[in-house]
Amino acid sequence: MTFKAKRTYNITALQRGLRILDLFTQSEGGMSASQVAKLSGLPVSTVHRFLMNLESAAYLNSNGAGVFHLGIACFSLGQAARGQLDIRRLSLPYLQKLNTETRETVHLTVRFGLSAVYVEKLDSPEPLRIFSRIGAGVPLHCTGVGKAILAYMPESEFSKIIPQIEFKHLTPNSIGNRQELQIHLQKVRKNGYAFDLEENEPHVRCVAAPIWDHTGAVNASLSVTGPAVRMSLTRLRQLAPLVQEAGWGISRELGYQEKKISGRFDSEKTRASYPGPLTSISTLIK
Amino acid sequence: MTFKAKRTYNITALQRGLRILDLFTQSEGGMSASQVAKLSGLPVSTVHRFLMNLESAAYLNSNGAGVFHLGIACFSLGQAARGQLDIRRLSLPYLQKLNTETRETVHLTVRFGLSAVYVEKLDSPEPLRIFSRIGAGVPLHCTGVGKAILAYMPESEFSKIIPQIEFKHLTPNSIGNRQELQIHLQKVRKNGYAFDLEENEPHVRCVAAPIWDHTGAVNASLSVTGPAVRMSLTRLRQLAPLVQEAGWGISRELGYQEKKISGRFDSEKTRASYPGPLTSISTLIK
DNA sequence: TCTCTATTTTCATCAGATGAAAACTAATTT
DNA sequence: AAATTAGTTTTCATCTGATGAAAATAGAGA
Repeated sequence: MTFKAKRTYNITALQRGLRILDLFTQSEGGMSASQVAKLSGLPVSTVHRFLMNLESAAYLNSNGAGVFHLGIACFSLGQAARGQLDIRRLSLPYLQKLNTETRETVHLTVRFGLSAVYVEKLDSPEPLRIFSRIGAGVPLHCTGVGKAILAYMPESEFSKIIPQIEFKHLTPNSIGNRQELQIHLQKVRKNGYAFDLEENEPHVRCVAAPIWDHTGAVNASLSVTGPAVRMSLTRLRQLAPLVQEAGWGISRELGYQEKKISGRFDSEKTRASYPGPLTSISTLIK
Repeated sequence: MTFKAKRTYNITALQRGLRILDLFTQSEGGMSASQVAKLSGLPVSTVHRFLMNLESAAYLNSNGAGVFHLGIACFSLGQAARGQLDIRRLSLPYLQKLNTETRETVHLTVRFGLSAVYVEKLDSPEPLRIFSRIGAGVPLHCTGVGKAILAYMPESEFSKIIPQIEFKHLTPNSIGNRQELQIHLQKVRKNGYAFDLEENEPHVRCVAAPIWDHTGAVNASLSVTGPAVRMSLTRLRQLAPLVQEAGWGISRELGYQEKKISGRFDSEKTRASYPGPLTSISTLIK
């Protein structure tokens, strides 16, 4: 298979600028020009020029002495985005129903790179609750919402991502390597939903289900999450179909054509990436 | 006065990309390539290239048929920014104190272009409350928080901004033209705080005070806001010093050197703009 | 079918992004 | 006080790669 020099519309300067912004996302305490240069591999003078541009657009602001932070423009943009994410708006009734039926915390997530980002959250009415923050991102490979997304990812995409995943033992139950993950994902595809049995956080368990968009790709998921003491395997199994059905409902709202809506995947196209030669993910399942 | 070709580090492609994102901020329902082209004055092919780039970076996502929305990357970026705005963190204790002392809604805003963006908000404990949304922007010229910022803006900046302001009569009390605004701002500078007497919203009044940053510029402000029925002029005058003092306290936290912290302005430098020939704002006051 | 409108692609041109190196600044050591 | 070091800021000659007119393609009505 020769790599056809794939058509791109790359605008280097823009992409660099956005990548620099992303770097700031990670660093809590802000960064100086030289730190950004080190992280990005770009020459300082170039980085400096970018920082000045981003600052004058209010995407960054400087703390006086060479240290930069994300600025008000980012905040404002984010707020506008929150209002525009139609998946959030369309999902709300489903999430609310799920929340009252289960009396547990309900999450809606969207994939962003290697993370699933919490886009909406409805708290459990119970006094013992799960902590989570809207906007925060959790790793794809060790959470229910993440596995629900990974399980239905086209193989081309999946194989691009897998080498970047760092398998860390966050809890005794964490998935430790690629093989284990594959087994988990097979199970998810078979069932149509994903469990997280204290793999990411001790004492926290959840059931998650995928959400298909209009192209048939899975870039979002939802979950019911609770403390392990309330979430026996039996209860999780009871909850699963509710979560799954909500996922189907939301998918339908997003315009997904349910030719064969079942536990099995059938998505073939990626959403926001230029089409490459896609092998069916079925080669993965074998 | 000749316009010295001012030194810039402009990266056209980046700035265009960011401007396009800003356009999306305005449009609730998303936009197509041609719409963006019309608004931005750029050729469609160029816009198209930008949209593809922004989409593949997840800053935009397309609705299937050529309509684009702000994407998950914006949301995620905004959330990170919220955590990094140190003015928010530093202000919180002051805002809380103000909130319990006054039992009214307290707002913290940061300037962004022609708007003041709500960055933090503490609700009134009273049953009759003001509606406002964190992240929303309100015009500078017809709100207390906005006038508090405008009043202390260096003249060079002010004169750049003033022609862009649209004076609309939102309420019978709205400031209707530039002259009126100037009189208001003079009063703000004299008092050190700004009133909003139902100028933006009927039945809503507030007192606001400026916040100075480490460079001595005013790019933020805070206010106590409430329904007109609870906010007599007498009460507003009583609240003013509390708000003002909170403003001073926050300014100190931000590193402002209070050489002469008083109702009067003394800032001379702009924050995030390249230095031009700055005339003292005092020419404005006369 | 044809017409009209919007999107997508191509490609020759040259604006303008680039980064090495120099200049500058500030803090630290000798 | 001079030298050293580590950072930031500026310059500028080079040539990449952004640009946008125009062509091709797709889609929606008539």
